[in-house]
Amino acid sequence: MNLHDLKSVCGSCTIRELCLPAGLSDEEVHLLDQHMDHRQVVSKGDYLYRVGDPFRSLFAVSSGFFKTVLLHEDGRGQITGFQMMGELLGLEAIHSDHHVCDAIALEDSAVCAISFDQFEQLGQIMANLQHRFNKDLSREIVREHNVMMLLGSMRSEERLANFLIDLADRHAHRHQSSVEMTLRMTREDIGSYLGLKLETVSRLLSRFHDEGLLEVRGRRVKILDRNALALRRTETHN
Amino acid sequence: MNLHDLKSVCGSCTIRELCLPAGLSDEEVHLLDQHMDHRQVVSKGDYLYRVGDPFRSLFAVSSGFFKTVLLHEDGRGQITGFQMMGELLGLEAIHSDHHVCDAIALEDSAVCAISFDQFEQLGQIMANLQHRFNKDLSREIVREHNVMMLLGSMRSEERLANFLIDLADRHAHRHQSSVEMTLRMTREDIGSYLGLKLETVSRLLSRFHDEGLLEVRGRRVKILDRNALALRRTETHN
DNA sequence: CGATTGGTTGAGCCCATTCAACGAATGTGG
DNA sequence: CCACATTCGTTGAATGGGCTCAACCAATCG
Repeated sequence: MNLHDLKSVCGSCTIRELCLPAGLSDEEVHLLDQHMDHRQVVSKGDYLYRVGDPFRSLFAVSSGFFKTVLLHEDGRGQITGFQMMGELLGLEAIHSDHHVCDAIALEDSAVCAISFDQFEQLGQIMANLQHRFNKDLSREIVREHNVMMLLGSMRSEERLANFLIDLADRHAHRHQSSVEMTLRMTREDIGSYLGLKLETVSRLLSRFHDEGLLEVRGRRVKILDRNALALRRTETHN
Repeated sequence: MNLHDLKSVCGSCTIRELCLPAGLSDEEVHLLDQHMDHRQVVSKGDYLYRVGDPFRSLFAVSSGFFKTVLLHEDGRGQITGFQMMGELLGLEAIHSDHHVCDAIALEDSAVCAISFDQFEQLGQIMANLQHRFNKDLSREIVREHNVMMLLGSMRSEERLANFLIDLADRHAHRHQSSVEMTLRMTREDIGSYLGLKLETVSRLLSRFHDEGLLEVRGRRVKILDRNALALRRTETHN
C-alpha cells in the first residue's frame, strides 16, 4: 500500500481541530471524509504545485512545512507565507482556476487533498462547513493585512521579532514548544518573507543572540526572553 | 425619502457586472435583491466602520472611493487597500465577527449593505452566488499577495509605477479614462499604501513628470507615456 | 575528497528617510 | 471681506538603515 494513495480520514485525525473540520460535529466530519480526496506525500524540496497549474484541489497540511513563493517576471521572488500542519494551501487559486504561486515543501511533508468542486457541493449542503471556510478565507486576508503592515511600516528588527513570536505562537498552538524551535527555512527565505536580505536577517539574529534574547545555533532557535523579544515588535523600546 | 433608506436593487444597477452579482442570471439577481439590505451614504471623511465594530454586513461600493486602514498600537497605520465602485468592503471581518480595520470614505460615497447572515443563507441555496463569493475572497488574497511582492521586493519607483498602472486599469475597467485621473487620496495615503514616506511619493511624481511619463498637477494625473511607465514597474529599464 | 549550499561578518555605499523651509489652496471667524 | 489657521504638497540638505560586495567558515553530499 502506497502512502500516496491513502485515503484521508478527518474523523480520526489528531489535528482535526486545527484544520478545516474544526468545530464540525462528528456526523459532519464523517460526511466531509466521504468527499475527501487522497492523501499525498511531498518530499523536502518538492513542489506541491506550481504557478500555472490548473486548480483542482485545496490542500491541508497534514504534517511538515511549506512555503509559497510568488514569482516576478524578472526572476525576483517573494515568499508570501509559510504553512504548517492544519493550514490550507491553494486558496489563491480559486479566483482564476490556476495556481498563481509555487508551493514547496521545506521538509518531508504530507497533505490531504480536497477536490474543490466536491468541496463546494458539500458546502451547499453543510452550512457549517461553508461558514468555516468563509472564515478561513477571511483569516488569510487578515494575516496578509498584518504582513502588509509589517512590510510597509516596520524596521528590520521589528519585522524579525514579529516573525519569531508569530512562529512561536503557531508552534504553541500545535502543542509544540514555543521556546525551542527548529527553523525549517533558510535565512534567505526568512529575508524574502520579511522584505530583507539574508545578510540582514543573519545580522539581526546575531544581534538578538548577543543581547540575550535568543540562543541561535544555525536553525535551532531558543527564545530566552520572550517578553523582551515581544517588545522589539514595536518601535519604542527605550 | 432619505437616501440612507433606499433599498438596494442590483437588478437595475449599472455596475452590476462589476460587483457581487457579476455573472448571475436575472432570476438569481432578483433573489439576491430580495435579501439585500439598505443603501447607505457615506460622506467624505466619514467612517463606514471602525476597528472593533461588530461585523453584520458586507458592503459593496456603489459609488465613491474608500481606504481601509490597519492601525498599529503605537499609532502607526498602514493602508491596506483602496476600494472603488463594485468592490467589496468588510471581508476581513468574517473571521472574527469584528472589523479589524477602519474603512474611510475619501469622497462622498454610497455603499450597498448586505447582511452577512442572510448572505450566507442565500449562498446555501444559490451555488452560483457562493462560487462567485469564494472567487471574490480568493481574488482579494491574490491582490494582497501582489502588494506583498510590491512591498517586499520593489524599489520606490517600481512601487509607484505599479500603483499608477493598477489604478489606471481599474478606471479603464469601469469605463473611465485610464489616462487622466484624479487621485482621491493624499500623498501620505499613497505613501502609506506603498510603504513610502509622503516626501518620497511627491519626489517620484515630480520625477515621472520631469521625465515626461506623467503630467501631474496636484491630484490630477495624466499618463503621457503608458508604455514607459509600465516599464518602470520592473527593475531593468536601461 | 572537492563541490555545493547555507551562514556569518566586515566595509563602503546608496536609496529612502528625516528634518526643515516654503508655497498653494481651502476654510473659518471676526 | 480680510486675517489667520490648517491641510496638502514640493523641494533641499543631511543622515542612516539596510544593501552590496566580498571573504571566510561549516556542514552536507555525491
